[in-house]
Amino acid sequence: MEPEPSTGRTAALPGPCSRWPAEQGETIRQIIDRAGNKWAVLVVGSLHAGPLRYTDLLRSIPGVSQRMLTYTLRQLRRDGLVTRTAYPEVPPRVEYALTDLGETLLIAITTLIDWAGTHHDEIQENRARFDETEAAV
Amino acid sequence: MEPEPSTGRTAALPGPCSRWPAEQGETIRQIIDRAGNKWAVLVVGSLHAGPLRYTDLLRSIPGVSQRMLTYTLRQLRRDGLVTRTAYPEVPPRVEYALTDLGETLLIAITTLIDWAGTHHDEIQENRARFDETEAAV
DNA sequence: CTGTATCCACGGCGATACTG
DNA sequence: CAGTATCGCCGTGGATACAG
Repeated sequence: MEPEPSTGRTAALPGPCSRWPAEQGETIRQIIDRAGNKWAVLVVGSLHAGPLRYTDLLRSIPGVSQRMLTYTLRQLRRDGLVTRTAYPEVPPRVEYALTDLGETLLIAITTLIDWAGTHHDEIQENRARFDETEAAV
Repeated sequence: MEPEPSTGRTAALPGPCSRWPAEQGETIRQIIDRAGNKWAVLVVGSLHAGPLRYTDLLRSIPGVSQRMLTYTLRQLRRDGLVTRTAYPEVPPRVEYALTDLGETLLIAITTLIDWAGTHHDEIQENRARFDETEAAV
């Protein structure tokens, strides 16, 4: 891990753009890299009901590519938010599950989702109004 | 507003990549475009204490470019999260402030920030351990 | 002071092909 | 099934210059 240790161009995906001097925003960066990542949120959300296999995740999250699913799962494992369990069978079976820490994140995220749900309509109205008076230019 | 009405390449910034069929993830998208945006979060955070002028925001958010600050403020206004008040003086003075809706978002975000703060160390340890056993390959 | 317009480098990530 | 390796498009956002 850690940005670009390897041969090619994107062999191990480079960490997200973290180009600033570790000022106050660093904490924010942390959060955004977890909870502001669409795929990460969706994975954590999908795992809420219980463990899932790789392919199941792939299917339960429409639009995600293998590349990003693999990458996201790796990040989440690294942070200790999900666990990976491989069963020595054939064909191979691998299950991903939320850790306790992952559960707490899910709860925190849920707060935001609720907020979004609660104010979604209001925001839509605001936008419409804004765009209207805007277009009046 | 709305992606690319104008001449050049990025004249009015294009909306964030929203290339998927409005499935379940759409709600998530909404959230991420608000609370997952570094600058948006930082602006809302900076406005917590009270109204600020454009230049003050520019300074209180290290690393933000004029471009992004302007763009972010516009988005936030559009969503009804902040207000813009221009005073007809010379030199011109413009103040940005959180709306009530903006305050509620701030609260929701704060939950996440708290989560990050609480578990920051734990995550760091997890990462260190992961990278270590990882390097053992 | 408060923006707006333009240019363009960098890197995220989808698409695709291949391996154990 | 569960990944890994590569390629390349184009969105993102910094830098810069200019305007009201």
